[in-house]
Amino acid sequence: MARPKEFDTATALDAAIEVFRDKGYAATSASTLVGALHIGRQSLYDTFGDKWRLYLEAVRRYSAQETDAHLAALKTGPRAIDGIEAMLARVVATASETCLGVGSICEFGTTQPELTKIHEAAGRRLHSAILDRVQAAQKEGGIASVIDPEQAAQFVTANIAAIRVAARAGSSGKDLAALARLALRGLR
Amino acid sequence: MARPKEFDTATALDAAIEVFRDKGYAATSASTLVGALHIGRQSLYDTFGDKWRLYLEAVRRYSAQETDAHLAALKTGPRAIDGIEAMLARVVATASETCLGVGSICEFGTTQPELTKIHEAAGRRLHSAILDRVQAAQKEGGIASVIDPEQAAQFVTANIAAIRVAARAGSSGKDLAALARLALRGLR
DNA sequence: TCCTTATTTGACTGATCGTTCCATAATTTG
DNA sequence: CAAATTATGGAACGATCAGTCAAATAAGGA
Repeated sequence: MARPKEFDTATALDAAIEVFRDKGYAATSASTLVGALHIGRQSLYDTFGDKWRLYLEAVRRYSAQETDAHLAALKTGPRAIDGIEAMLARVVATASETCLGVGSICEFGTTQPELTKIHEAAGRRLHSAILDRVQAAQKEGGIASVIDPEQAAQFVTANIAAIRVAARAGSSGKDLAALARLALRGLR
Repeated sequence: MARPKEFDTATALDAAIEVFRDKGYAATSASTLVGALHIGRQSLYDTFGDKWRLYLEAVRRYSAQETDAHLAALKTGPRAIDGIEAMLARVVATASETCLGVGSICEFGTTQPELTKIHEAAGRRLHSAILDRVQAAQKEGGIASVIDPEQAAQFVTANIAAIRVAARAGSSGKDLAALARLALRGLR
């Protein structure tokens, strides 16, 4: 056997997420990453391959963490609609930190198959969880039954992005909260 | 007097918009711009200063054009709510072309004062036009009077961004139309 | 026609890009 | 201790970056 890694891959990846989320991919240099991850240049390339693979890994990890947080919030509250509301409230509360998912979609769209697969995987997981809560809320009367649940779930997802773009544009927390409230109002 | 320009500045700017809107700022090279604008490199620098100023000029022009289109759609229809609906319908119809405004906000946030001023100028113009229609719609009964009109206007703006981000992520036209419909539903 | 003033063209700058190579040091297992 | 494996830092790679310089060209006004 040999010398074990001195740094934690996950910690390094978290640092990469931090860099990519507020600079994007193209504007981030390898030197910046070396500085931010606190590992040597060679260790970076040995561990993650190259800049693009590191980016993919960062987006993958971020998406998983972020989706986890969404799902946890969704389980909140006595009624299903409370869970949806809690999820949106969390988005509002954390909106000052740029979303790597939104940034990644805006920067690349669907032009990079490997990246798109990551987005879709996280998207499916979030969508089905929201869909589940929407349907439960419809049974409880928290969401109108006339609304197509699939569309409602997509609407909620889209409004998460809307809140985050608004935040990136400089909107206040109060204004973001109003966006969440009006989005929910559309489902009532 | 001396030799006149062989190219049209506005045409060149339109070409720059085209490049920036689907590559972003950082990923666009000066060489790419020279190729796309069909003018010499020196003409580019003489006319627009440098890459950043060209970008600012492109965003400025794009924002103005886009806001014009929004305002034109807003005037449509017998009722004010019809104008808002027409505006969203146009956004859905044109969503396959990436929005430079959204891209610019996601790439830079509010970190670049000169850029932020451009966004805010276009934002104010659009906001006040939407606000005007929202208030009219409230008098006509198309939008519930209990809703704060300022918040309603911001909600509509945010949902324009939502539709565009969803489109960039690969959503179908049908799904985008559903987003527009549900957004309007929140105001009824 | 000739001079003045711009525009165009293409070669060229130093800097930085992402990435690799290499030598050295460190640490664990056999 | 020796062998194996990994981390580190610096030097270097060719490519490309944004931006500049200077010569060539073209179009006014006199």
